[in-house]
Amino acid sequence: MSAKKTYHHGDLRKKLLETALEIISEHGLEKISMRALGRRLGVSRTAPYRHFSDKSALLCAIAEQGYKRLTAAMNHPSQQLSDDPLTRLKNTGIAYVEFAVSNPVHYRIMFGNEILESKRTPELIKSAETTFNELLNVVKVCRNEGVVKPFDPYIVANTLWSMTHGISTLLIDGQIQAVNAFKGPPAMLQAVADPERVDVKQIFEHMEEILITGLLATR
Amino acid sequence: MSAKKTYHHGDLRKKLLETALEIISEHGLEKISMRALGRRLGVSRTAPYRHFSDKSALLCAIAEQGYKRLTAAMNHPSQQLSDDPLTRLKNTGIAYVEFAVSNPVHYRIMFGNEILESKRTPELIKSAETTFNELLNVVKVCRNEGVVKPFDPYIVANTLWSMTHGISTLLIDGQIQAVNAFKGPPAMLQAVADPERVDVKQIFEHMEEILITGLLATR
DNA sequence: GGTTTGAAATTGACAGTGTCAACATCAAGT
DNA sequence: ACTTGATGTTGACACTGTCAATTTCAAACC
Repeated sequence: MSAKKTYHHGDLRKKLLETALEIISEHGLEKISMRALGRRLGVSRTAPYRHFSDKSALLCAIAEQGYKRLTAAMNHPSQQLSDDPLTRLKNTGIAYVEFAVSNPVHYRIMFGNEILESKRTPELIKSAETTFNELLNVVKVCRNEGVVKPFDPYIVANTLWSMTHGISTLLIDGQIQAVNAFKGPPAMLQAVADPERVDVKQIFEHMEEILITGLLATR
Repeated sequence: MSAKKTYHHGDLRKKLLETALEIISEHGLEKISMRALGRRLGVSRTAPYRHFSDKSALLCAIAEQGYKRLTAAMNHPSQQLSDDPLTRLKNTGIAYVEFAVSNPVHYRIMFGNEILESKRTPELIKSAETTFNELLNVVKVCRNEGVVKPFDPYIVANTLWSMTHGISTLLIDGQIQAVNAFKGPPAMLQAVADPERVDVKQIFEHMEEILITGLLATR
């Protein structure tokens, strides 16, 4: 089974990604290091460089993985069950925020400042585009079926994305306290006690009401 | 005038903040270091520690400064000219995004992952709360004057904040290309050529239309 | 005046980092 | 059997945050 002492590791690349996520989950995003990575895997400090040219390349790979999982979550079979396009749009949004809240490490790497703009991998860029297109398609269906005003789909998609991304980052970074924020005075800059239990659906019920039906009283 | 060679610097704290922003603007957020800071100011490597207990404390101070400036921008006299509360709300949003786009360094520190949740300064927390209250008040006025549906002001404020923050980060990080995003296929993950020239007002015209009047076609 | 005192700045040290260059190992294809 | 190319290793360099022990010096007190 485990002939662990071979010179060549065998599946180091996969292990590196796994272990990187472990370390970040345990000690935070700023504590990850190529050396610590090798150390925990019982491998030399520069071994990771055989699989990722850079620390940035490693983070890009994680981000790429994140986009792929996010895309998968957004068009998960359970989202497609309803034949009401508006419900599908809503479910897509819920899936997005739920992904962010339950995969904060991935999400932070995907949208954080750790990966410099200039160092983004082509594969990463492609994955991100695929994710956006997923949203765009749902919006287009809504428009084509006439359940949504005839705005430009790109504008609508970007608006929805901005809000969804905004609420995601604010929740993850604990700059909004989910329960309080929607029931009373917000505890800004204070951690979500248990991010897993954030009731994303409830938040969406509220936001949806505002966004979909409009904020304006006069009509 | 400049008795530069004194042992005691005099106003090192202020200079540290200025120089930190300089370095970050020039070489990026990840390149800032306490040592480089001292070096550029012609002072020893640990001198900055006399004024900031931590690297984190330095970043907190910058973030705090950012929140104060943001608050000031949001209730700038020119915003208050209109007596239509809805216009004021809109102008507040525009001021927010314009601050973010023209002060990306501050904004990234304010909302990035560099400052650990547990290391946030009390002063920082207070400044952030003040900023949020600024928005909340504008929303409350809108509600009280009946120009907005009787939603919970906290929910409305958080919704608006999410969207505004979302568009801000996406613009700053170049994950949305302002012009393209609102005129054609988005160039995701691609830098805004000239962040200064992003037409925030135009973006807001579009988003406002969706958010305020509602997305839904059927009525 | 002179003396004390405490903030501000310094040097030395330690453990940690990213990354390069030179080298070792080894499975697979000729 | 021999070459080769991918994978892993060791040594080295220039950095980093931060601590402890130390120096400097301006202002406050006698």
